[in-house]
Amino acid sequence: MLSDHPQFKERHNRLEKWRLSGVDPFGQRCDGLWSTADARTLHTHETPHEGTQVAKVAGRIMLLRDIGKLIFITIQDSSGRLQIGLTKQVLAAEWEKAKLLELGDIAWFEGKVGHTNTGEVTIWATGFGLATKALLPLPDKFHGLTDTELRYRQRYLDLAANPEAMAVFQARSQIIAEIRAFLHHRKFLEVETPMMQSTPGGAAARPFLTHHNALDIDLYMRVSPELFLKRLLVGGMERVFEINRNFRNEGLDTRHNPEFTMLELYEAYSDLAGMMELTETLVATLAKRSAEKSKGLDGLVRLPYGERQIDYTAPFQRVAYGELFAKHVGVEMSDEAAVRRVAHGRGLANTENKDADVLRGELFEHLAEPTLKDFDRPVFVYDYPAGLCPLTRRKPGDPAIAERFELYVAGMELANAYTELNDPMVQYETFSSQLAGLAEDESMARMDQDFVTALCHGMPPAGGLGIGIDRLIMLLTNCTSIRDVVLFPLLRPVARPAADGCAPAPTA
RNA sequence: GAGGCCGUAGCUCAGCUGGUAGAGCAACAGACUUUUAAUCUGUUGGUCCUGGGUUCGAUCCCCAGCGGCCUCACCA
Repeated sequence: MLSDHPQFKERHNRLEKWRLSGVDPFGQRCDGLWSTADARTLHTHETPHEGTQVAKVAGRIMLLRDIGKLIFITIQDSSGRLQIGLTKQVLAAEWEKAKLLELGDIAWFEGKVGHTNTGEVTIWATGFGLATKALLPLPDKFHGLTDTELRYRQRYLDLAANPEAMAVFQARSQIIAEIRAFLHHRKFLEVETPMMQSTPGGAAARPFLTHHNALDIDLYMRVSPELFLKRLLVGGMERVFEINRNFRNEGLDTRHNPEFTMLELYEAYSDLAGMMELTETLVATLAKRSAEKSKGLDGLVRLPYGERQIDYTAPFQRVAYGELFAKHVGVEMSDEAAVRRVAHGRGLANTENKDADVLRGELFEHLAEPTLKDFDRPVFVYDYPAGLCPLTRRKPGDPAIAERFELYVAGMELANAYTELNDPMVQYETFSSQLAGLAEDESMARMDQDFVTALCHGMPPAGGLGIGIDRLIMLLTNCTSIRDVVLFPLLRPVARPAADGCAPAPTA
């Protein structure tokens, strides 16, 4: 069964009528089309009612007002909406077909761009045709689609019926294009590295497992491209970046989707400070462009996010990890005995056997990190406990501290950067030793011998940076759920067919 | 994993102390040559998420399940 929708049969009858009148209801190539936005520019103050210049447009029929011998149709394409006027007088022999058009159909129209008595820019159709017959109706023409589950499961309906949804994904595409342009301008090379890896490395996260039949080997979906991008530094690609998916087998919430898009980049001869400059410039530039688009608040780089406003004016705030730690945990981070005492007092599990840096991390996450959402500006947190960052260079003169920062915006981890570790002996050591108190899948202790070999050949000193693209889009488009910026977020599959889908959902 | 909220016509939503359901849009039939969510007349359309329970009687109360949203937990 194609569809059990109550209106399917009626629409299918309409399709047969198109066939009987000699029209292929699923159309063909259509040349010489204008976007509705461009067609609209053919209308000026001097344009007479009936119009002067001809345009041909195509789109989905969103509104239809049949007034007898006159029909007004509002079509929508990716540039917006435009009204079409069809009259029996002009279309004469075609009039029976015009009466067959209905909401949701995709059609083209040709005619002069004029306007109506009320001034609405209108193409007065001298010709038209069905491009594709819609056999199912669109959601409510005024309210759109509000059911969040249907919006995610049938995103095409969300895009067709909710202009705000379309705008978010158009913005997403533009922002990513701007990021690429920014990095190309800085002489970065875009690359693609394996998403299926036999040793999942570069991040402490649980991977998805898959299998290759011909080789009969298990492979992991990557949790990070890091170890491959660094191999490229060894090979002489001095500035590389990749914008692509990472896969982490974790829970889902408003900030996490199991597959998410990450910008990861490495710059030879740079370091943490270089990454901070790059991050700040990039994020502030993107925010400024978004602010200009949305409002034009001359110079002020301020964007709404949920109930609040975030000020992206550079320079961003900077605060040391240890400073936040002392303020919110109440003891100096370097005082291991005090750290253990507080951790024990806080009731953290297994405090005796855990590495002190693991305890520092847990205390920070519980007491300091939550306060980061109170900042109304982006804030760089820098100088992390070394034990938490095994792929990171130690701070000169202070081996307890790793050269790492995270950028927090509205309490979200947006970016993460390091002065990269390029000492193969230290790397070998950190791969070999698992931090006490960490489960294996939470640690980075997965030996990657080939990577160590690569480091032995010499990797230039470098800065590395990761930016969560989905979260960046959330901030720039004021979406508080990651599902609103990912076209097809992961949802639990439903066994029954989709509410008004054409075919039953697969059962396997 | 824990808690809160939600699931009613194709879509958007009402539904009183518990008495087997309504509106707008869409659809169908008709009128209409300047509408703007067109308007006007008439009509069709329901497994009230699913399964139990309480009750003379359940959309409503209770329990379990399914799905979604939010908060927390988890999370380089």
